[in-house]
Amino acid sequence: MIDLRLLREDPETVRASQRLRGDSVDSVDDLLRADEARRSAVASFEALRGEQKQLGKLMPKATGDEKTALLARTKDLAAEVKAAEAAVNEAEQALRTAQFAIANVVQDGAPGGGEDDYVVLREVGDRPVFDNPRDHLALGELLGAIDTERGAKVSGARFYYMTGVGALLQLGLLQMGLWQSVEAGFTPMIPPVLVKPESMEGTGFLGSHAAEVYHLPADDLYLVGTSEVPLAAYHKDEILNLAAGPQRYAGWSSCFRREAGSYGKDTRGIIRVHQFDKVEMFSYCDPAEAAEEHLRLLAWEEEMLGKLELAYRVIDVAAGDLGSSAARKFDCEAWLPTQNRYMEVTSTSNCTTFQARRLNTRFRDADGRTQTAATLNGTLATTRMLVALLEQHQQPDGSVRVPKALQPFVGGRDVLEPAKAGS
RNA sequence: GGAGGGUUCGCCUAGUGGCCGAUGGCGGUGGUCUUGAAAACCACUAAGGCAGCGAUGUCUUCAAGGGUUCGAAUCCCUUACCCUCCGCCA
Repeated sequence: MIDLRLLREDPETVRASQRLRGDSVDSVDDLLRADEARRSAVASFEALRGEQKQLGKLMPKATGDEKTALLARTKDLAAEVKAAEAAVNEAEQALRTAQFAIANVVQDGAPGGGEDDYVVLREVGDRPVFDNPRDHLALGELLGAIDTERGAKVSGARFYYMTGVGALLQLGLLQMGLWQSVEAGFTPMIPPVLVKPESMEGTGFLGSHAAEVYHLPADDLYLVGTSEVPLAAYHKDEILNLAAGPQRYAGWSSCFRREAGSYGKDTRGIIRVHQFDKVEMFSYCDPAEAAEEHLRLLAWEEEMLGKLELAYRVIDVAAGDLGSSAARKFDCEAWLPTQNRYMEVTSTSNCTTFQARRLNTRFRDADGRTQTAATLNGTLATTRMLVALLEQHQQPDGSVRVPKALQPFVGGRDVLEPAKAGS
């Protein structure tokens, strides 16, 4: 939800942002009009309501003719107040609709354009070269780590079992991420993965993402696609104390995505699935500090990828591909040898005050005033990283090397060997 | 699933139609006192919208929505959530 004060004071910035995203510029003017309309509706309601209260005070003392006259006037007034109130509600509704039509103002420096207009900030690590690389699924099956066939049998396409060392590997990876965050001062969290409509809505996932979200109609609950949802809603309607700096959470959860509209894309293996696990960083901070905090989240993501000894690159996502809440987004993409391409493994967004405004999450600034907080999120560890891990660390015999930092989290194993017999 | 009880300003609590934006306590902040602290005492102590350079003014908010009334925290209806008991299942 966009800041109306900014809009009034500097509509041109908002227009420029809309242009950069390839979104409608007219909707900025629609919002300006709706804002004006609401304010005038409120003013007339308040004038009437004020009069009503004044006259109401006289009532108990009034007697006789005086009282009769007063009653006549207040009776009319009651109807007028009611009509004015209805007008305010209507204007507020219209304002909200217009407000939701505008995405967050893009941060200075973010590239314009759409999905393919990202800017590569850096490439890190040496991309491994193989003669005949096995893809992650072939490796996973060889190791007895991934079973997509039975996943499909039991639950359908895009479901899978992590088996044996696969299960250990996934848990180890997530734990490694979680511990890194704990050492950095994050509060680890295991949030609910079923949330109420208002929580889903508040975090902005029922907008353009609505088709992506699983809904349980019997209970009117939603399955979260990321723990960003319960972590963002955690402090809904609260005033935080951020005097000591950003408040950071690391949420471990399963994530559920319908993957509607992605038919035929990444159908092999576990790259694009309906359910996976993730440790997500989430930070509440002073908006003045948000851009810096964003770089810190990115640095933590890169620290993880470094410890996993993965070759990756960092991209600055273009405005048109940001999603409505983000003002800036950096993705880390790991190299996928068998596909000769990079694949997104982490994504960190600076939502500035956009998300927190809708959720009414504020903090008290140095002057003691309440201000909307900024929220940021970023991926620390996720099932999908295993895809890159298996492929990049594979050896000719089908075994997979375990990076040193991960070894303590998988029972000290340094190499995962192919299973003796298939089953 | 059945039967009751509840939801008030950070927490607890008073409040059964106008004097209630709302009592009191706790907590918090500032001050007096003290070598320092504690105690005691005093003061302040919700959020938001709008107007104004500002002091300030004004309106909204007593779970949410609707109704009764000139006037609602207070009366009526609906919904949500919480609690207790019973049943059922782990």
